[in-house]
Parts: sequence; structure tokens; C-alpha cells
Amino acid sequence: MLTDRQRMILNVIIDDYIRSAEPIGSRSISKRSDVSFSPATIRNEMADLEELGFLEQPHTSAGRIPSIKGYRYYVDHLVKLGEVNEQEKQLVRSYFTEKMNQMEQIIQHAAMILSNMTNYTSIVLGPETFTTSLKHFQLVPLSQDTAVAIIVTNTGHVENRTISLPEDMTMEEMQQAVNILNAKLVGVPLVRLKSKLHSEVGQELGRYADQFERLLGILDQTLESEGDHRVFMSGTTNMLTQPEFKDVDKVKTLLDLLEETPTIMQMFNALPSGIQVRIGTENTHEAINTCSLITATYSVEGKSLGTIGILGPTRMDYGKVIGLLDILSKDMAVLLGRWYK
Amino acid sequence: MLTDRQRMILNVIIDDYIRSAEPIGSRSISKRSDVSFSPATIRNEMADLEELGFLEQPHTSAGRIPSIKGYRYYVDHLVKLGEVNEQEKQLVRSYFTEKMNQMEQIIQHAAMILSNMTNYTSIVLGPETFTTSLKHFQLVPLSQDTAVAIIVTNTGHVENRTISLPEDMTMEEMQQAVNILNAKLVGVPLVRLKSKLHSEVGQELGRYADQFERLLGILDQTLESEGDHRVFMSGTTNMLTQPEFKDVDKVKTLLDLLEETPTIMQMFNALPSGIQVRIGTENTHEAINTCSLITATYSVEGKSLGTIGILGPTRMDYGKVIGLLDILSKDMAVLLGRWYK
DNA sequence: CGTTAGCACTCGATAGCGTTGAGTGCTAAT
DNA sequence: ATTAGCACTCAACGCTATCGAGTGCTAACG
Repeated sequence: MLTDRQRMILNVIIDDYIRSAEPIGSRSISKRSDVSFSPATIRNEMADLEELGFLEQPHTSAGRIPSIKGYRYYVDHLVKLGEVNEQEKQLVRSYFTEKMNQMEQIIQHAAMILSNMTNYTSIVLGPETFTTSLKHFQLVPLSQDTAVAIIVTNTGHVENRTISLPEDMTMEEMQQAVNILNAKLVGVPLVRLKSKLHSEVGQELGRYADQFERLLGILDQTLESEGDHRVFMSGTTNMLTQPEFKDVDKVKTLLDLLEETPTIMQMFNALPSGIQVRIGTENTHEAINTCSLITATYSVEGKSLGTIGILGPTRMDYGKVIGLLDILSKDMAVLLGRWYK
Repeated sequence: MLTDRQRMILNVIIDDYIRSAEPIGSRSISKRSDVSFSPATIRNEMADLEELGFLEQPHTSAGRIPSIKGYRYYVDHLVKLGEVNEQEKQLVRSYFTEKMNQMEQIIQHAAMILSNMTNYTSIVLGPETFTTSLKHFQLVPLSQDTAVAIIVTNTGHVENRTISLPEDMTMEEMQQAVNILNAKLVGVPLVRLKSKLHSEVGQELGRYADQFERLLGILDQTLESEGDHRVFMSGTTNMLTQPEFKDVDKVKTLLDLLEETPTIMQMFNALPSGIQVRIGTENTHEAINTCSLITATYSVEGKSLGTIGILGPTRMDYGKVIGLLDILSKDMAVLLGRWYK
């Protein structure tokens, strides 16, 4: 569909534009040592590329900038994966080598590494609920009528809720109910917890109907709110250094979006595995129509655990980011692998 | 030091400026129904007020704006406490009435209420560590050689760390050490935990020297990292709607500051009890030299528990914010009172 | 003597205008 | 097919004039 020369020119324009953030003219391309055509020739090709929809002109008599379609072609066919050099690889790994024995820590760290190395905003989703199961369920009394309910998953994740007992129930009764739950529910995946609760444990706890309802409520609440704890972000303000965000209004809509955890989750959920690139308007959310989102899933033994992603302007260093996401997702998989043995 | 009329004029200027964000001229003051002097008279008074340092002129032939000193005088002598009307009081309370049985929830909610009702940025610090004590310390085994250590405080706060056992230690040995710790340390305030550990429990655990060191490390880590969990913020992007932040660079320095939890903690710590107002350069941090920070401590039985605060531009609705902080800090004290019975 | 009307003055903001220069598209020559 | 040449376009920039909100000062007034 495109000639070799057109591809080459498109490639050069995008590379240059990514660096300079300014429209690229024919002369500056022609001057490059790896280009041996005159500006006029380049101009002709650029005109063709524009007609084909790969380039745009902000206004007549300005250079060209890539269109969404142009970026798309670039990502699909042209981009050279940023050669994360051995030194950088080591750097990434060295971030992890310290005693990182908590999953939350690893994930948060991953987000930090990403944003630091790219200067974009990073978003990391922790492991999906369906791969985690209940390990332990416990009640710690605080006072006469209050207690903390603690849920531990097999991944080492801990959730907790403070509850106050109904007046007509003693701590002992409550504790008994918990014991029964523990006996029945340990090992059950969190997603099946609810149905399991109703079907199997229901009758057994019949006589503790009240407590049962209450505990169920706590479990539900916990499972719902877990979403908050699964999204980690870093470098949100990095966006502000990009020239495309010199307008405060844009910044606000973007930052507001990033604070909406549910929306973020929704964006990240149900992404196909592997590395995905969403360019500009390919994103469903209007607030990031001038951004690109690159995501990679990390998985253990074929099971997708979670997602790491980078949000930046459409004019983004795709090669570098994709390369980085690739090795980082693999490193994370290895690192997290031990939790799932 | 100031005549009644000067006070009145200063008051009017600040009130108007807070609303309009634009320099106030003599004519617009004179036109107000509650002012019966000609512009010329007002001008004379304004010139005097400027000489005294209460007003500033952005440039000749512009109106006057309040100086830091002006705001200070306003806050100390002139401001009418925003009459949080009964309806709003109810609104605040209604936010809380739902089943809020977790302390974190209450605090986070308080931050949200503040930012929603003021359109500024709110910062809330949870209860100080020294008022909380250890309630329970537990180990939940995950696999052969990993476990989750869980610490519960008397406030219902839960902290946890995943740990991996040294190879030469069994889970049973570890568990035993935990039992001893539990017996000795429950009820001890968190701040004294460390010294208590060394002095009293040290010998007892002598034979478990290795484990002891390890557990100590975990406790330390937990106590240190607790800071992160104690700072709650809401409405960080509200700043962006203020005209004084139309400049992206300012926004960035501000947002960067807000992300530094330790700095925030430092700013809030050791504040005198009651309501405090820090105007502009009265703040030590340069990044908020064009902001004002209003804080209120909330306390139970004379003991200060934590701090709630509002960060806004110096041109801030002091009356409203102070009034709101006042009733909210009291409401929180009541609500949190039950944890400290 | 405090207050006020009048007036010259200041200065940021805004609009209009010519200049500049990077970049284009087209044509004709190679 | 490529390229040199040239007329054309248009944002950006700087300059100037104008406008008007607001001031400071002086003199008049009750």
C-alpha cells in the first residue's frame, strides 16, 4: 500500500515529531544524513501521505504532523522497539532485588519505575480477583461491642473492616460464626465466595441468621471496595511537563479522570493479553482523546494476573515505552510467580 | 491603630476581592449601598492603608488588592465566621450518619465533605500514633515459608506485611515468638513499642534471637510506613479552577508538593490546637506562598487526635472555611470519640 | 478640617498593521 | 522521476495607537 520511500518518510516524520513536538517541514527531513532527496521530492510524498490520511497539516504553510492513522501505521509496522539496553534492564531489576516481600510493594514499585523511566503517567492494576482465594478470616475484638474483621487472601493481601455487633449478640456467638465460615470457605476463590456462602454455608448458619447476614454484608463490602486498592498510579504530574498540556483546562479534565478509580478499572479490564496500544480517539474516553494508552498484561503460567500501562500524549515515544513495558511485565510475572506456587 | 472607617474599607475590599479576584477600585466601593463616601475620600483612605501595608497595588492605575498583612488583619479582626446555616450543618452530619464503622472511612469522608463544600483542596490527618496502642499481633501462614504478619491497633486500624521465613526456622517457632510478643505487648502505645520491645521482651526472646530481629524489623517497617495511610486528601484538582492557577508551572509545583506525604505530615505536625490560619508567605514552603492553609485539630477529652485542613489561594473565603472547619472538627471529635472509650 | 468635585496622568489591555520566515504547491527544466 | 525556482500562505512577532479604569493631587465647599 505504501512505497518504501513513503514508509521511510513517515517514519522519519513521526520520529522527529515525537522528539520536537513541532510540525516537521520538508527541508528539515531532506537535510538528514540518511535522506538523499530534495525537499521538493519530499514535499510531493508528504502531499500523497496526507491525502492517504497518514499526515495532517495544522494549517497551510506549516509542516506536517502525524494523524491518528499515521501513528497507528507507525506502531503496527514501523516502530523499532526501544532497545532497552542491558544497563537499563539491570536498573529495572535492581529496583526489584531488595527485599520486596509484599505484593503491594512490588506493584507500587513497578508503577514508580515506569513513570520514572518514561516521564509519562503509569497505571498498574494488581492481580485479578478471580485468581485469589480466601486464606483466612478472623475477628479481633476491640471493645465490648466492636471488632475488626480481617480477610487474608492467598496472595498475602489483607482487607479489613471494623464492625459493631448488634446488641443482642455476644462476641462469642459472632466468633463461632466466623469459625464456621473459616472451616467452610478457606481456599475458595473470592469471586465464588458469594455464591458459595449462600449455597453451602447457608443452612449450617441458619440458627445464626442475624450474624450471618451481617458477616455476609462485610464480605460483600470488602470485595467491592477492593478495587480501590488494586489501582496504583505514579507520575500523574509528569503530564504537565508535556507541551500539549499547557492548557489548564485540559489538565483538569485529565487529572479528574485519573482520580476516578472505577473508570480506570473499566478502561483496563477485559484488555486482550499482550501489549496493546490505544492511540488518541481509539480510546473510548473523551478526556484522553489526545493521549495514547499502552498496556501490557502480566501473567503466570498463561493466567493473566493484571495489567501495567503508560498514559502519555499521542506524540509519545512508542518504541521506548513498548520495550520497557515488555521487559517489565515479564519481570513482574517472574517476581509474582512465587505467590502462586 | 486603624480608624473605624479604615477597617470598614479594608473589610469591603477584601470581601470584594475574594469574590472577584480582581483589583478593587475606589469607585466600585463608593457605589455600594452601605458606603456613603465619595470615591475621592475612599482613595485617600486607600492610600493610607497602602502606606500602612494592608493593601497593595499591582501597578499604578489599578485598584488595590489585600497584602498578606491585610489578610492577616482581616482574619484576626474583621472576618465574620461563615454562618454555616442549620441546613448545611445537617448536610454535613447526614454525610456521616450512614453506617460509618471504620475510622479510615470517617476520615476520608471528612476530607471529601470539606473539598466538596469549599471547592478547595482538603487535607486530613488521621489520629496521631501516640494515642493508639497495639491490640493484636498475628501471623497467618500462606505457604511453607511465607506468612502475613498482621497488626491491629485499638483504633481498629490494621497494618500488614508479608514475610518469608528464614530457612532454618519453622512456622511453629515463629508462631511461638508471636505469642510471646502478643502476651507482652498488647496495650502498649505504638510509640513506646520499640523501646518496650528491647527492654522487656528482649531477654525472654533471647533464644529466638533470629526471629526476634526479624519481627522487630517488621514492626519497625510497619510503624514507619503508617504515615502514608494517615494522610487523606480530596479535591486536589479544585485548585485548577482558581484563576491564580492558570499557569501550568505553578500547578505542577503545587501538585508535586501535595504528593510528598512526608512534607505534608511535617507541615501539619506540631500545629497548635484550635484553628490556625497560615497566609501566603507565612507558610514555610515556597510552593504554597500564594496559598493559605487553614487547619483545625480535632480532639477527644482534651487530647489532640489529628488535624483537618483546607488549602486554597490566599484569596480564599476565610469566613466560610473557618466556620466549616469548626463544626466539622467538632463533629469528627464526637464521631471518633467512641473509639477511645 | 474633613469631604468632595475636577482634572491631568499612568499604564495594562486590546486592536490594528506591517514584517518576517518557515513552509507549501506548482511549474518548468533536467 | 527528480529537482530548482518561485509565488503564495499564514502564524508569530513587534510596533503603535487607542481606550478606559483607576489614581493622586489640588482647589473649592460646608
